[in-house]
Amino acid sequence: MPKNEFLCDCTAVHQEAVDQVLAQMPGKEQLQQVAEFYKLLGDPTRCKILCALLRQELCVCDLANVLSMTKSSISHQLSKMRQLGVVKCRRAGKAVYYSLDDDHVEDLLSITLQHIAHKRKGEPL
Amino acid sequence: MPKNEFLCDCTAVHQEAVDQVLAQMPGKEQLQQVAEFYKLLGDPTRCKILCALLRQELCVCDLANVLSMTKSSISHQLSKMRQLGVVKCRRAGKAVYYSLDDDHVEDLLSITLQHIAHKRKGEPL
DNA sequence: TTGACAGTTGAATAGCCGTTCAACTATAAT
DNA sequence: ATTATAGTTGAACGGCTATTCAACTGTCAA
Repeated sequence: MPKNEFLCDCTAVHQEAVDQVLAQMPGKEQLQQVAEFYKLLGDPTRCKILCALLRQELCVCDLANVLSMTKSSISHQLSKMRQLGVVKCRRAGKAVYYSLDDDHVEDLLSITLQHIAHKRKGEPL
Repeated sequence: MPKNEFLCDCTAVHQEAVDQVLAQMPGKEQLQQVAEFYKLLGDPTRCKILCALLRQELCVCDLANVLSMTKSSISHQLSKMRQLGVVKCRRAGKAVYYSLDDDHVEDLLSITLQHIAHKRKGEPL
């Protein structure tokens, strides 16, 4: 007797499969964190910022120039990325330099670019 | 003479660095697609669906049971994921079975889980 | 101390998006 | 044909969030 019958009004459920999947699913917290991390990368502005920081550290003004956006907007996004530990910053005089604080980001981006290229071939739409 | 001076009212820009970064940045389309892909994974519901489909195909009702959500909601999300080529489906009788349509997804998820674990150690907050 | 510039921050706005709801299609069984 | 279940779809609602704006802090130079 499934608990969520009120939500899923279907009787032809493969209960075995459901149980198996439920047993092997990552924990709730872990899933939340994974989604949160992807959400961070799932914004064009933040994506560009990460790409820009791949090779060298940059100050907020540099980033604003690269992205053609205001310092304020960039700063807001950098703040979020710093909160999740994706970037770090150091102050030097009046400038604040940001750089990547995550070894995995580069790997993730490269895998994703491969993925995009692969999909382009397979489904040229 | 930078074009976007009106956006970034700063004079202390490292023009060399900006030029270098701009030269090595991925194309606009590519970046858009990368962000779009991450945005797809950046939702708890879709994240759970992907995790559920890692080992075996499941019908919409199965997924609804696993996630404790309505069929409609699941179906909407599956539609988006199918549009981006992340999942595929086959019909068998009344049921429609969904499965992963992307070899990279599993790699990405595992890397991200590692990332989360790593960050947990480094910054136990 | 004063002025200029780099950067941050909080509030407000506006657009995006996940869920809900209701109506619909598709398949199978009686 | 009729009924029941699986699944889809479009519209609408509500919450989330990226950007804007304005005011602020921090640092350096004169």
